[in-house]
Amino acid sequence: MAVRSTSRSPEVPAPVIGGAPIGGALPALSGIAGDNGGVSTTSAPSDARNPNGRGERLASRSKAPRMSDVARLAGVSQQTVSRVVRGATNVDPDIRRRVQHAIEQLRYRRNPAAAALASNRTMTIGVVSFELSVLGPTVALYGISEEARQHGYATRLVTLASLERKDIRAAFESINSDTVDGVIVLAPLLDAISVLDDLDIGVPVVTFQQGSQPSPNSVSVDEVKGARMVVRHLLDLGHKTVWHVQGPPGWMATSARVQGWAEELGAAGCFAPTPLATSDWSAAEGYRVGRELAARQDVTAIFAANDPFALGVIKALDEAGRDVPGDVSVVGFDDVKEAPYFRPALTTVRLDFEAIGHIAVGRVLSMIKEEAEGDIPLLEPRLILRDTTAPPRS
Amino acid sequence: MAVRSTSRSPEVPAPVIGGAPIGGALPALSGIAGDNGGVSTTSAPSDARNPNGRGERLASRSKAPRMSDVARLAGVSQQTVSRVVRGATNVDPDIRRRVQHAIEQLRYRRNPAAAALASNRTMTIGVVSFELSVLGPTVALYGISEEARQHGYATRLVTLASLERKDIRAAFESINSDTVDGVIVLAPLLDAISVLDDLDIGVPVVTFQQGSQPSPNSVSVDEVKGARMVVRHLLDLGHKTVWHVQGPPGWMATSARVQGWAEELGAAGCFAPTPLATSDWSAAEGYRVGRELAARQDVTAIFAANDPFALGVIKALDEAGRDVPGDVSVVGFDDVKEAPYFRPALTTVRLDFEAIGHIAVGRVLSMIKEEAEGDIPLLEPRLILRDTTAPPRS
DNA sequence: AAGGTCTTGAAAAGTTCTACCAGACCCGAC
DNA sequence: GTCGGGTCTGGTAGAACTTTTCAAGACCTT
Repeated sequence: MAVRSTSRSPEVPAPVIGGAPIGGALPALSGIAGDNGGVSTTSAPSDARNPNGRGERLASRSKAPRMSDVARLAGVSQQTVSRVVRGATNVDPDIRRRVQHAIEQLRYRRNPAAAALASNRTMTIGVVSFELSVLGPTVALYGISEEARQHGYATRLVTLASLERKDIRAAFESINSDTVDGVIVLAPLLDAISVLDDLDIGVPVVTFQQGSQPSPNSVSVDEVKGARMVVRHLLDLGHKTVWHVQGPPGWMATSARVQGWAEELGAAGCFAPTPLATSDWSAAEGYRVGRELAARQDVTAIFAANDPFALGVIKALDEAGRDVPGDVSVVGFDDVKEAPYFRPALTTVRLDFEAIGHIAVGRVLSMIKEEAEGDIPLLEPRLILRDTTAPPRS
Repeated sequence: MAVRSTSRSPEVPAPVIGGAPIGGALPALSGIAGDNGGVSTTSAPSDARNPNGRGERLASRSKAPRMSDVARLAGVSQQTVSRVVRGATNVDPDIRRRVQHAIEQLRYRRNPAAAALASNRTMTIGVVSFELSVLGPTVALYGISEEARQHGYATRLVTLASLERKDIRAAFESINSDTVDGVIVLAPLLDAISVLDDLDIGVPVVTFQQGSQPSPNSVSVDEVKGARMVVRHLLDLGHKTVWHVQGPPGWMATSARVQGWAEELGAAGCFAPTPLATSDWSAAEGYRVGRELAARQDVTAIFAANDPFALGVIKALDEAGRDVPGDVSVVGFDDVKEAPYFRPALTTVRLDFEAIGHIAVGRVLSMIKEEAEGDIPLLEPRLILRDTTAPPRS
């Protein structure tokens, strides 16, 4: 929280409590009030406020005070109120205070639709996310929301119902128009990213990608490296090779992790067994392929493409009577919060998804301001050593 | 900001690719076009369209066509275009088609800010959520987003940074204004709900609550019942009593689950040991208190207030050499997706959070339409029996 | 022919921001 | 001491784009 330009909107610090309504202190007030046909800004709102519980809602909406009401009460022009509200600097401190007081009295709040219309800025950032059941995007979403709010931006969420091209397109369409000032895409899927290419979104777009090269408008994690670290670790322990449970097709994370795994294995001159395919990121899939792996006695090290996989794999191994890490070492990816409490505690790779959200927002904002910048550096994954890995039984 | 003034009239985007401008098919067109000073909708713009990749973005924003452009091209009034766009029924099919054609040609899209200003409706639903690390709210959020979109509504997300009253208030403030047509509060916390009471949000509000009574504007799960089911199950197995690892203070889920646990224990005339307190919903906390429980030989059945707790508890038990479910039975709550793959597979209570999202949206929408309705029925939890419970060793 | 219904259009309303202008004030210079 | 120029503050006018309201015209039915 902390920062925030103090200048921003209504919630400016504490304004002068107590004291007579500023009216008396304002020589100009009466004159100006007349100018607008005495629509009585003073009492009307406060009286009509509580007719009954029901009507309340409607009432408060239709008769909301507007800038000119505030201006009249404060004895200034509507334009000056606008300046105060927007946090412009060139307003006399005294006048500013007077206006703020009036704003409070009237319980005035800016009408964002009108502001957006006039300024052509919506002060909101759109987020397109695929599902929310996967750890990464969810945490990143939280990071985005918080960061955006700190900069005075709202967050507009669109979830992708499916991976069919037309649905993806529809999702983007729904955010396309003038509803947002910038977009962050939390859908690290090949299809989603490619749809993006032939779509003309009229505002800055930042994507979240996994395993891609650094670029000015995508924040990505060096997952290839993460995967290599996993394999390296396992090889260092003495395993002859590492089996891989790969993620479902279409996800960038899947290919990045496969790539890193294959690269490191190749660099070490090891045989690379065919990765086991899955259809989603669930523990159920991990369990399914885990049973196949458990049946093979030559499997001593497994790199699961995410933590739930690892959980399922370990369960399958356990049921087959194979000890982890005694007989087989297992490593996950993501470092879910529960990983330390798996039995054994899971060795895995940590990615800072919340940071991804922060960074993405930062970049979108600077793109909006048209500040020049370079590539966003890749985020470094960290290998977290816990108890699911050990040297192979010799 | 760059362009603007130039954006005035002549700027209708690229229409008509190949084929004659539909002018020929429109008897009225020429007359009307003249009426506007022959601003030539046809060619001029297409030239100015692709100056270079950079300008594109800005250009597309400032020179967006508006309804009157469409109207002119289609040879109808702007008002008629509005009707077509809004899907009003009373438009001649022929005219509607003509307008739609024009819309496509110009790539027209409605300006939501202007629409919101004029109609006083924003077509968006606000969601106030506390964190996103807890399973329930996250899944519910997804349900909300999908359901809302299906009804043509967007979702605006505000996350609660902390539980301090002022932060909670700030979050609501930020959504208060005229930015949304309705609000769903996914913060099943005593404080959040109470702040709500003395806040005047000008639109319908639906809350997600746990363990509360049915009401017209809150969708809640009968967690008291869920907790009772857990205890009943454990008692039926022959346990003398059930220990409870309760959630962190302030959460409705915490009190509801405690209440159900105490009620059922009381009804059965059992001694109710003091629940073990926690400070958050993490597995780490479950592990911490789990160690205390593991040290007591008289503990044979544990009801953990959520699944991560259960995971931590089981780990602590395991480390203490106590078998689950042989020595101690453990039941969780929530049924996270991974629960079946815990070892042993976790017996727990399932809540349908996604449904909660759907229901909440449905209710908000009907409140917006001011349709009368009764209480939202409580959602029923389901006890999912798996492998962490067994009769006590006798 | 009168009365209705349906379709279409013209004008006003909704609230804020931007651009531009005018006056006040301050400074040094004449 | 007063004048010119620059700076700062506040004001006026108009633009941003759609929806709503009301009225008029077309066409059909009784």
